[in-house]
Amino acid sequence: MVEAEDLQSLKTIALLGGCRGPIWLSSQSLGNELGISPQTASRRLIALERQQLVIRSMKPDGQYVAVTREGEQVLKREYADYVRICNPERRRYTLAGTVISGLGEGRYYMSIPHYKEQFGGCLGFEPFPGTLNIRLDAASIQVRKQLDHAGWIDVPGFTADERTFGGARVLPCLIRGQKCAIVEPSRTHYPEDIIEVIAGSELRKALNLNDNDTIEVEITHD
Amino acid sequence: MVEAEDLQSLKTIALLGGCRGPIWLSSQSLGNELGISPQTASRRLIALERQQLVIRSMKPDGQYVAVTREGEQVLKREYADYVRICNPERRRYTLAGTVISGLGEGRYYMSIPHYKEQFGGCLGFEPFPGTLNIRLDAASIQVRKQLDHAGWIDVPGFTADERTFGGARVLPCLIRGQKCAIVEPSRTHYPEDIIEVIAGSELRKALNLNDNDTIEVEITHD
DNA sequence: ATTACTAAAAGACGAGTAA
DNA sequence: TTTACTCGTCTTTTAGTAA
Repeated sequence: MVEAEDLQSLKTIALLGGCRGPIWLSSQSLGNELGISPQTASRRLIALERQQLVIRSMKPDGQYVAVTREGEQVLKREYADYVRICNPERRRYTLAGTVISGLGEGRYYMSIPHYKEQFGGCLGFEPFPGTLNIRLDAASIQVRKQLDHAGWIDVPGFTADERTFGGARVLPCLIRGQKCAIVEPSRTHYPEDIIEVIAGSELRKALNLNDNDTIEVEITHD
Repeated sequence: MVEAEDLQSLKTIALLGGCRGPIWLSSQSLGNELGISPQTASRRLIALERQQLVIRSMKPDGQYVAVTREGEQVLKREYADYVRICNPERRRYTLAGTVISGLGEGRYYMSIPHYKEQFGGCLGFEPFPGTLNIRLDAASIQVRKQLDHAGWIDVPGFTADERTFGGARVLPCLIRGQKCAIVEPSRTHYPEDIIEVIAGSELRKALNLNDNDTIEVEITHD
């Protein structure tokens, strides 16, 4: 757990742009931002570095400070808390887009027994070996970003046959009343305008979907 | 400025539901949440009450604590900071909806010289005396919520002829290339699915718009 | 100008206690 | 059980100093 004061300092550094790259920062300037003495600011920076929440490179006229990956995660967690506090009335979200052809990766992964089991266990249906790929419209891309801190279920990765299989996360949803779930690999960065959906049956056939058909995905949570 | 530790306590109370109504909370339970002694937790609660960030009502078996309006504002400000940190790549937002008839209030307000002047000054065009009302679709309502912490310009209220005119805020945007702005009264609560847009000319005529026409509003900022 | 140390002052912490 | 006080201890802060 990060202390309240360290969090305050980290947030200030992030607001100054410390997440995007190293920023010039003296103990004095940080002290002014926080209303504390430069000595204390200096100690705060040392403490943040010890916890590996920032990295520093010293220069004669100050230091350059950047927020680390871990520091960003701390901030993201904090952000998620405030989202919960400030947006409690999030009921129904709707993502709209068009059906597109995937690359067949989804089918490959969903054919691996371990994944199938894991997904089945937390979703309540045995996933059909294949995914429905949807290209989101502009507005839905924004909605999807909001959903980043929603009720995703984590599915850990595993190792088998000397290969490592990455983790993923799933978000239960509905398409035309059909129970399904959005799947997203944990590690790799996915294009923000595309989602992959799994279900208990082949959605394309069950709902008579073809490429370029428009479609709505409903997410309810909290 | 609220101290880091007080903010931490306030946030914890809010996460426990303190924004929605009074919650039962003992010094012990708050202490457990925060990893501090009940004595310190008690002192924190007293401090929060002194700053009027929470109100307490004592009971023999504990106390009921609720976050005040001021406390909520502190949390909202914090939330806005984290939005700035975590969503820096907000480029283009699109709100989609249908044109509807307003109640003519917009026309009334935009006919008041003081407002006309104020809006004109910060927007770069002299507003046509009338507003275009748009009913947003479901996805756009969510996008609009994200825009809550975007580049709004505040227009203060004023008093004239023994009447008080409330403040408003405007957000510059584009409709089919036309420079315009979303207007929102500061005080009153506006329905979340409707926006009012002002422009330098009468948008209905300039863009040949009729009721129920679908329309997109683009917002670019940061 | 910086950073970061030391040492004195200030303040916070938690055990004990009373109500 | 509570809250909230006092008080001894310990931590944090800041002034002063050196590099």
